[in-house]
Amino acid sequence: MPSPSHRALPRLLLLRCLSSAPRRDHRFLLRFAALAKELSERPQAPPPPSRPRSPHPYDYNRLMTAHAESGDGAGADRALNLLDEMRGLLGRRPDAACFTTAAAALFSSSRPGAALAVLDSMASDGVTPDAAACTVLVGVYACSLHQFAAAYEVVRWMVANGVAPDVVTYSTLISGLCSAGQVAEALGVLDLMLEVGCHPNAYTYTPIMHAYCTSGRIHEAKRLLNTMVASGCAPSTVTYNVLVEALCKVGSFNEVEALLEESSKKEWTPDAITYSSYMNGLCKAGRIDKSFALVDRMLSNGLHPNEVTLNILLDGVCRSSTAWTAKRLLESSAEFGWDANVVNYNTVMTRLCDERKWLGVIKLFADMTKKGIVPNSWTFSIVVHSLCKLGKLRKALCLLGSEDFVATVVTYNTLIRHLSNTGKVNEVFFVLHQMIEEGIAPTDMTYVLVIDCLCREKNFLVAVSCFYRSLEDSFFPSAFLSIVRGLIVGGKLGKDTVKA
DNA sequence: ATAGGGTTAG
Repeated sequence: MPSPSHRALPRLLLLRCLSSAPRRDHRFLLRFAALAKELSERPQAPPPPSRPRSPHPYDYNRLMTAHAESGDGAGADRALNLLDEMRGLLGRRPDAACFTTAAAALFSSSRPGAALAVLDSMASDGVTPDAAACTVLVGVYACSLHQFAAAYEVVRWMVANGVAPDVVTYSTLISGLCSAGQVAEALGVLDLMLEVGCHPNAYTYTPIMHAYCTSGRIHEAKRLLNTMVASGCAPSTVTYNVLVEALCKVGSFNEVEALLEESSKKEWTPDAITYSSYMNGLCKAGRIDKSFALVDRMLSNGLHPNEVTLNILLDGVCRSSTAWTAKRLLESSAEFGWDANVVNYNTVMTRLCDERKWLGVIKLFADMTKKGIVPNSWTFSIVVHSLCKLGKLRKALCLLGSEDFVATVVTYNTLIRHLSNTGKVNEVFFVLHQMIEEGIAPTDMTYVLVIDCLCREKNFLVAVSCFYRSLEDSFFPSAFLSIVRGLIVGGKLGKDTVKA
């Protein structure tokens, strides 16, 4: 017997481990053998061993889609994290669909820069974009950034590289053009589609109808609806909703009723948004009773009123009655199975502000946080405003410094306005600096508030430097007007001073 | 991969 060489050592170790292990159950081995036999005799059916050990890009994509559908920006972040995870896996590179899903999630949560970065990384990973990926790119350029030259460039690239633009690509382009008010140009794209034999659908026509409606051209919208029906393209519920909203805005409630009554004949089904738009129109026209009556009609049609519906009613109650009545409706909404959300609270708090019931705002704010409803930046702006009005500036600043506070430019403008009104010039300038440090871009209103305040306090030098600072962001005519007016009123733009 | 409804500062 050969002496154990060092190559045999591991085997010896293994044997020693086995001998020290508890004795194996013999019956277990028999059962195992039987199972193995059964498996080997089975018809060579399922070929799933082709499934890779680490998740396939398809699985990742499904997971990313699920995250993206959860709506908020956090979903887009989770999709992005998954994409990065995949890119770190050897041999399991994300495919075009994965990049597209992540980019689309970022696009729809208003993060065009991040979406572009994802599509860039797709290119640098050597993944060839397909029509879907290119369409997201078109969407980013056309819908988010309104950079139409770049959007057209993408379409040209598609044509040149054999990735044919389809109805989704063209509809996306049309949607972007319409949202920028370029309806004529959008109609040009529609013509182009027809020329190249790409059939438009409801997604193509609806944005154009929407653009017509928002610019008060309802007649054109109706004519386009007729055109699409005549060309064999079925309008969707969304298409009709666009029309319903426009008719409500001009008070043509009879026409809305007619549309609803004909809906079954015309093969479309009104949904919660149809009724919400109708109810909103009625509330804004002061017909709150009729609006409430529509809740019953919704329910009898199997439609459940949602937070938006509730908000429309709350706003209606505020306008036709008092914020206090709305507050009672809000508080009893849970009994009707209505889950109030942050916007509902914001609506009532805003109206309490209108009625100068600052303490009521603070109480309602306390109520909502107690109920576990997470305040958003709108809530905080309203609360900061109310605290300022109550003379609790320190509390407002305290809130601003707290961790879960999401300040926006509106919050800062609110604070600056209050500091300016109470003559706290140093603080005004301090807050302006703080918001810039936080990466929140001041608006023209911010600069107007600060410049007016500084000029009133005869601090012209700092006012001018503030105007120069505004030029780093953009040229704001209103800020320019403020500084010129301030200098004139302060006697600093007379002939003598200009010479000096 | 594309279209529609609700709320802020004075």
